[in-house]
Amino acid sequence: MLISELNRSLALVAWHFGPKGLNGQCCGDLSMPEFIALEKVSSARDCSVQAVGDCLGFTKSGATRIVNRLEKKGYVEKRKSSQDGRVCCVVITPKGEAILKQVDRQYLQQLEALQSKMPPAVVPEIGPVIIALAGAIKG
Amino acid sequence: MLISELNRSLALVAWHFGPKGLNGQCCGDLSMPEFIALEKVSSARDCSVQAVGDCLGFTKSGATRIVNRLEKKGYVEKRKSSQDGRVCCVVITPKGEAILKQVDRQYLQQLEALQSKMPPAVVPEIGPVIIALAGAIKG
DNA sequence: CCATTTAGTTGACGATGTCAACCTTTTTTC
DNA sequence: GAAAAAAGGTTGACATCGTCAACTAAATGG
Repeated sequence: MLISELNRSLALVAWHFGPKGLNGQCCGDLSMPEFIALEKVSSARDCSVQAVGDCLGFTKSGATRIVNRLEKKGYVEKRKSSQDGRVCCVVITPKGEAILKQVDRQYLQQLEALQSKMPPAVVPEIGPVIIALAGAIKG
Repeated sequence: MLISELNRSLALVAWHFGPKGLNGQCCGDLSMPEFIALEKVSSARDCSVQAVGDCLGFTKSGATRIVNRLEKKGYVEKRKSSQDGRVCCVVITPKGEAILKQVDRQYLQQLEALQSKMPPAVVPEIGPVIIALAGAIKG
């Protein structure tokens, strides 16, 4: 037992919900990083290309590429900022909003399916724990 | 708010602890899938190449490749099975055991650092929730 | 004993992200 | 206010990584 139970579980959960876990695709033709990027675009006002890259830990070059991919798929649009001519504001399209809603439903269904296999006592704790972890990561 | 708080958090946590989150490397020269593969090898007796692939959701081709990478780095060895000449038993080396222990320490430290930023009430729930989630995924 | 199945490997390929060099626009500095 | 520095973004070359399909070798079953 070289790896503690907690770490083994954490890795499994991260892998399951991560890039390769859900058949390499979150939903439809959206990969995991594309989903995170799209969510960022949907929730940030006047979202620059680099802001997208930052939330993924990508270089600005990688940021350009993932935004371009989302644009080609019709989920976002790039608009030159009126305040700063260097900046591209990335904006979500209606098609992008639709697929985000769809992913949300699918994820929640996934979680519900898992909950039915878990001891009932821990089920109400899932939300608070995950949200607190995410808060700590961001903070 | 197209994506629920829970899903947003879940994606962030998966990304943070996943392939790209920790600088693309779990620890040293070990990528996330390599870590999972090595952990599998360390805990399974007479672990075949395909067993490694299965725990990652890889094809047998991908399994060969990740085992070869681990072998080149000196973390595992391949031995022809004495029972079945087709099968390669993948065995962890002392060097592989050492890095696993090191990753375990680093992960636990990471978690501790996060815990200090979380509301104290949820901290004791982290372990049970993560382990229960992992159990539900496996089951 | 030959046909089928199974474990594993390999070449070609596509997807994805980095690095470095570059252009453009803004900000700083003197 | 003009030159220099900095910042946002793009692009070509490249490395990594996993899949697909074709292959070899070993086991299994009529």
